[in-house]
Amino acid sequence: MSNVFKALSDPTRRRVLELLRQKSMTAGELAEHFEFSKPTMSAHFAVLKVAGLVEAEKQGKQVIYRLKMSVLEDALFGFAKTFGLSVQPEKETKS
Amino acid sequence: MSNVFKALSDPTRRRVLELLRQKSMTAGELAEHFEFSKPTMSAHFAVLKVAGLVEAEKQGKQVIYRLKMSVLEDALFGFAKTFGLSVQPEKETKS
DNA sequence: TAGATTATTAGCTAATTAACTAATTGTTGT
DNA sequence: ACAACAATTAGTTAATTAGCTAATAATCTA
Repeated sequence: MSNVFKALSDPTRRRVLELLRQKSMTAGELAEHFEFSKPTMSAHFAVLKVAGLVEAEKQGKQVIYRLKMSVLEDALFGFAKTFGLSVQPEKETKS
Repeated sequence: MSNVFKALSDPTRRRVLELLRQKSMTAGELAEHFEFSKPTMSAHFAVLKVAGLVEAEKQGKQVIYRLKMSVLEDALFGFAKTFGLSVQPEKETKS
């Protein structure tokens, strides 16, 4: 739980999660969206991985990162429940 | 937003919020629930205050802390929305 | 006014964080 | 085998964090 909130406490990492929500991406592809050095971004990815919020799959020389939505959901849910709040998938909006 | 998640990333502070959810309390009353020194607890309160999650009211020599539930709710909501999740007050359970 | 009480501030330490550059690892293509 | 590429690790730095004790501030009460 602490690891999840720690991970979410940095805006860069929150943005990474948002990007991954759109689609899974390689480390390099993700890094292109930011001005930080690649090693710095790699460290951010590691924090997200420790928190369980993303998973990494090596494909050739690249590493594909995927958002683990259920972990994010469960973490928010578990915390929110303590405060009498519920977290649920939003109702669909018409496209 | 970062300040809120930063505040929530520490288990002691999360516990403080839970306690305040039951009822508002003075700094000393809160501190009794923990083994840390009072200055350490005071620092935790300050972090929560900066995040806007609690408010402090001085009453005589004591300081009463109150949970600002709406701030917590809005922060979770704002974040969750980005990921297609909704946060709402839970349905009442029968007492 | 002096003492007791409540809480915070000051000042310290050890550990962690977020950033960088340089070096390394692992994989692909020639 | 070697060069190029993708990503991470190593090593450094400055800033922040979470804990402590001691000191201070503010308020009450005898």
